[in-house]
Amino acid sequence: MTAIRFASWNVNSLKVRLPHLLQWLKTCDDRLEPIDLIGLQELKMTDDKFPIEDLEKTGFLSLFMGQKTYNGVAILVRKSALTHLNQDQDTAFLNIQLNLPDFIDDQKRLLASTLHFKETAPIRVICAYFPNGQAPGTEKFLYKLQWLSALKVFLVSELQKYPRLILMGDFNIAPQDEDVHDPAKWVGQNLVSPEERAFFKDFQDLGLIDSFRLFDQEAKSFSWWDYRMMGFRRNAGMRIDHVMVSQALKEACTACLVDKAPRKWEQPSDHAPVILSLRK
DNA sequence: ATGGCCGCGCGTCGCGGA
Repeated sequence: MTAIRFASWNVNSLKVRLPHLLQWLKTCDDRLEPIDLIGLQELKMTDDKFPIEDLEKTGFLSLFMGQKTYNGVAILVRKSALTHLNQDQDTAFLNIQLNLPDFIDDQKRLLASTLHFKETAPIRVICAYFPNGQAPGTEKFLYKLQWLSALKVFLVSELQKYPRLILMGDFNIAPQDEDVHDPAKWVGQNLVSPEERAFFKDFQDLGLIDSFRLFDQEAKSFSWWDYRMMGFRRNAGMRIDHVMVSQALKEACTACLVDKAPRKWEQPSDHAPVILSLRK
């Protein structure tokens, strides 16, 4: 095994989407491009409902933090991808961080942990479900900006401690106009506002790289399509799910893509998974 | 056509999502 594959997927209810998740992981296995770690967002379930055993049977250990109805995040890691010393629940997920430090929040949106994969130095993974924000000027938008601000502070200290770092998740930010199906219509709106994009730029200035843009991509590549208005069929989408890597991991990146296949399945999530491949 | 779709909850509509 010479590569590690990381994925990020907003499943929009893990209860509804568990069959898709398992099916998708199997599809990747069959393709001989197995996923080694997947960050999930919008579990929309309490921890007692989390399908630990189904995932264990599939070969994954889980770190999760859920809540009723909204939010909820998880990191799943393929047991066999970890060093032998780190293949138990207690040793797989090291230095766990639940939510942002110094930011009081009832909403379960962020998990961080250090993983010891075979034949490579430890990697810090942050999986986050960024606030949606609703619309500029609203209270929810203000919360989004405050959350982003706290995330920025957190990232500075994380990068100091863990130079090999991956930040993945549903950012709810489309960083550039090319990440929006109809940029003219969206000017100044939620997901593309200058304030939100400034934070994305700040993360880049900290040394984080939008791995998707390290590679040639088709024009109009998106990761989310509205259920309404036949969004997917018209490819009226946005690229708001991202996998960012620190400078130390940049050279190891070999591919980043959005897998649109599960978005075509029966009763899909409105998001598609993003996959980053890393050379060891 | 400024709205169409989903998932959730103690629900039969309202809210949140993006």
